[in-house]
Amino acid sequence: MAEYSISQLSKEFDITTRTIRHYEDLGLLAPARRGQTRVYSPADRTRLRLILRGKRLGLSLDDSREIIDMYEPGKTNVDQLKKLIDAIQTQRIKLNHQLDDISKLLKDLNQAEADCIDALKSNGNS
Amino acid sequence: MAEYSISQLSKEFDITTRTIRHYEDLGLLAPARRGQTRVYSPADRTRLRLILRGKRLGLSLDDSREIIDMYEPGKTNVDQLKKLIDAIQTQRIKLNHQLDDISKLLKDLNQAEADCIDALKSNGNS
DNA sequence: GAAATAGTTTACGTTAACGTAAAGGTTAAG
DNA sequence: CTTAACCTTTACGTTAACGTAAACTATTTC
Repeated sequence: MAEYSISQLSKEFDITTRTIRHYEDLGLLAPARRGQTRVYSPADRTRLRLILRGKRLGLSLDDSREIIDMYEPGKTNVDQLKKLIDAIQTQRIKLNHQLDDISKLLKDLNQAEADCIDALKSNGNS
Repeated sequence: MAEYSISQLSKEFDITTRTIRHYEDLGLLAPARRGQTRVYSPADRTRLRLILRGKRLGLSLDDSREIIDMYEPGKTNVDQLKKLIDAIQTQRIKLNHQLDDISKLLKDLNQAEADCIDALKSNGNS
């Protein structure tokens, strides 16, 4: 099975078909057509997965498109390649920043939880 | 110096004063007032930093407010504390998921970069 | 062959997170 | 005393990311 319908994908990823079409409107997807009907390849499905991953990380759809396009360097131009490497570096820095943010947030949550548990114990002993 | 003006904070965090007031409108900040003028304490400043961290992680302002409120459990109620611990657990799961997403994205970026460099070398030898 | 199911396009509506402008109050310098 | 640099509130505007509805087509099922 190397094909997916729009509703199959919408169910698999728990999004609406409208959302998938919206991504196409913005140029993030370009499925084949059988007549009028959209036909998604495994590659299309992968792109969709990447888009949703970007979303979870707080990227805009435009950001995601840029990043995803990095994976397919049909760019023969040397300047473009250098620009791409730059962009990759920028993203890497941002992601590392995010890693830092997350670890701090996790620490905070641990502390908050500990405080809660303490409060519960005191309450239990009152 | 245990006090900040709105413009000081806006410069420090590179956001507009409108943004800071907006956060107050949504109930994420509640600075003191000297007359009409807002006066921010170090605690207010910390809250602001947390809000911005949440933003970088893709949280909505509502989400951030919930999380930040977790840090100040003036909640004496046992049920509330249990709900809080639950909420903390939920956030932790989400964050771990994000960690996973990020590490995957970083891998992808590394691969993309390697491909770029390869392409550059081939180009150089052509 | 009527109804249900899945697909399509077009287009206006909605929410979040501010931007931007208007109209005004208050201290500090020249 | 007025110009500049702050601050304030009120309120309409904007962008992203879809939601929602209308109107239509094609296919399968009873």
